[in-house]
Amino acid sequence: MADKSKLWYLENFNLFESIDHSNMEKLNNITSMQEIQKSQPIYFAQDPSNSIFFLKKGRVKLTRTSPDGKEMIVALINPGDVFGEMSVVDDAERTDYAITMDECLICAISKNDFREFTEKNPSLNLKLTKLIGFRMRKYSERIEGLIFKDAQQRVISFLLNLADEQGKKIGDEVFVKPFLTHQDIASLTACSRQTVNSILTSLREDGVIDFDRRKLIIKNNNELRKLSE
Amino acid sequence: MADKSKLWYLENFNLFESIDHSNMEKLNNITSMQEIQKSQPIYFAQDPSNSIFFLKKGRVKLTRTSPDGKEMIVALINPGDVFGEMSVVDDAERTDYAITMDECLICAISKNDFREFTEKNPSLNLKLTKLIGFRMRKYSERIEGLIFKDAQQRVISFLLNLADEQGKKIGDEVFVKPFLTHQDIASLTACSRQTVNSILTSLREDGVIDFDRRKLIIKNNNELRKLSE
DNA sequence: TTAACTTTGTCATTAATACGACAATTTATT
DNA sequence: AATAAATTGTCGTATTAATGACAAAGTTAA
Repeated sequence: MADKSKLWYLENFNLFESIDHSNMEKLNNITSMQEIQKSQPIYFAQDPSNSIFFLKKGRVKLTRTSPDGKEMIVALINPGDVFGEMSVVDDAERTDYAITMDECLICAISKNDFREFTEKNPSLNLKLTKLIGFRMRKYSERIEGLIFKDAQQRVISFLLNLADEQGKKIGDEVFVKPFLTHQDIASLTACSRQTVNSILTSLREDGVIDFDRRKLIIKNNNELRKLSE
Repeated sequence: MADKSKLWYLENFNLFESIDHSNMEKLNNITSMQEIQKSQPIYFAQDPSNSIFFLKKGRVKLTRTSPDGKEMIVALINPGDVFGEMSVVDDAERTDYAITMDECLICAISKNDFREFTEKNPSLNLKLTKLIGFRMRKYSERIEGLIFKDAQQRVISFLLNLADEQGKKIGDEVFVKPFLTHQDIASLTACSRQTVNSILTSLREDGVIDFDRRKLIIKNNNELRKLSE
């Protein structure tokens, strides 16, 4: 039962959509599934990068810390996302720190097993390259945002992004649940917690969004999009 | 003669170091070499990305412009560097604008020819992936710099980087020639031209660097490195 | 159900850096 | 050689957002 669900899960990563059933079973054999509690580390910076991960349930954040202790969130990982994939490309150690935000179900494949599997399933190479290309685009958007946008625009872009990836459309509002702490949003958008608070509050006053600790509602998508440009 | 130097040139890209001679000649046949004058565009944003380029001589900058006209420099390309390689990974249009900074000698390969060539020389795949991985690391360093470092630290990191890639060590000083305009450094480090000026000037007053329009001299590498952290 | 901790909301102060202006210098063009 | 254009150097002023402080609200654990 646990095994069956792991296989089901792997099949639902589009990274593997071109792999046939018998190969999927082989893949299933070289992966391990793990349940991890909330706020537990998955790996640390400087760890050797020898696995690639698939997140089934819960959320994970990848963070990086400055020499003087400031934290930036590199990425939020949601169910269905791959992470730690640079390990396959690159033998360098991890540069980020991965920690669960909720109780998570995570599937891990060792770098070497994955490489072997890839050799026998060369279609994966292209997929992996596309995945990396996708990450590149995300990074370059982030750089652009940091350079061209002010704090409000960055926070709004983040909200729109979050709504896009996580939101459920109900009527013409978009609901996102769970939401994040203001501190997390700050670490994602490179501004202070207080700045995030005042931006969110003023957007709420203007009626474009609504939120509390657990949810975000985007009430006027168009207006929000306009404010982010 | 022109042809012979093109082949020589291609052989000196480490991207191709594992390709044997007969294949190099095939590669040579599918590339075209072009001389381009100073300050001429190579491609524009939104162009279809259907070539990958190798720079033999001169410098190229890749830039991106914000909706309100601010320019950021995405990368400086130096002789021996590949650029436009995302075209092979990704069919999306170009997101940046490539322009020569000097008179340049540029070698171009069409995306399709390159892909065909790669199929027959699968060792290239890994090289390409490593190249993309390298770009990723550059990008993530940049993001980190933008978030964790102040203007002075970013400018200094840039200088150290430039010295590392372009500098010639003479005694215990490092010479970089040609240098860049303050505006270009500003577009690379996400600050204003005036800020760059005042940072450079104060570093010169402190005796850690010296510079004029055409050259940069790093006089105290250790001190500079210390200031960038 | 109380106590400890985390998160949110708000404010006043401070710091970093952008911006506009303009002269001086250097480089490019005619 | 003369003129135009680009680059550098230096101001003062304006703006954005960080920081520190603290109370209020909410959450978790004893």
